[in-house]
Amino acid sequence: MIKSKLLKPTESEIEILSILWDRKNATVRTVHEELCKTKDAGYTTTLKLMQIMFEKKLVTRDDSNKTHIYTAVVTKEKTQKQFLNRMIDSLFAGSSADLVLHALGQSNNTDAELEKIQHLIDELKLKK
Amino acid sequence: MIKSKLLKPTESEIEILSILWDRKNATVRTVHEELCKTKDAGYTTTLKLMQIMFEKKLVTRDDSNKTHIYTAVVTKEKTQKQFLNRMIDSLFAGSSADLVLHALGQSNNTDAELEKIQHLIDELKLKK
DNA sequence: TTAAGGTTACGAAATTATTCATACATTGCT
DNA sequence: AGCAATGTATGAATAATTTCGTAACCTTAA
Repeated sequence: MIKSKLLKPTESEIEILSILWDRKNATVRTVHEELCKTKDAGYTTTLKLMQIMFEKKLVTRDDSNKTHIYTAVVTKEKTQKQFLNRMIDSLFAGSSADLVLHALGQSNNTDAELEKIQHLIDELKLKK
Repeated sequence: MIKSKLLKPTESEIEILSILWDRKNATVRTVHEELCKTKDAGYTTTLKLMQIMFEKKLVTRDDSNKTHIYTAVVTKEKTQKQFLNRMIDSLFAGSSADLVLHALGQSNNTDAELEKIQHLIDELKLKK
């Protein structure tokens, strides 16, 4: 198996990926318009970013038509995992439990969410 | 209350902060020797980084002696919180519960840790 | 045919982060 | 005094990220 270099998307790239994950695929204009709701940037800035992401193989694109259609290559799950691990290593001394405690402590979750977490914990305990 | 610009430490800066958090305070040399266990860099590189962190007010230093002694200004807790929130926003659509589920799912925690998490969940439930 | 509008490609500037060479100051030792 | 060791300060090179101006290309409507 070929070890592909693990490339970490930048902040801006994550913003774009999030949009692609939501929509399955999208044109530069669509992404750009979505982005502009929260930050302002020129159209060619978004275009350039997406072109770079294409070079890095973070996304693919269908260029059979003039207007290219982009799709994320990296999955949301894999990216979440990657960043979670990075964060656990660098800020929580390798203890994911510690991260969980912090995340739970400062946030307001619904009962349903808490239940769900509790179920998962029960499952994990059984596995021991 | 004056709103201080929220500055995000970079990766390298976090490595240094971690060392300072552990030891309360340290000289550049101490930090550098600790850093070198995991990466290699020149002494002046570490020095420069810590000087920049001083300018950014991420750390203070006692320069009453020739060898300056550095101390972290930002707390570990605040920084953890800051990065957790950033991550929840950008990658977990604002749902901290979702992040917790992912973090729990992929890691191996001890029973003791799982217990601790469960206790916290119980407390949170009571508050409702 | 020409003009307008939307698109990609390309190059370069601006910004931020990282790395390090060098110079200079202080201290301690011989 | 002179030298080595250990510090800090500073400026500059490099790299990575973000931003955007400009040109070229199509398509469509007048």
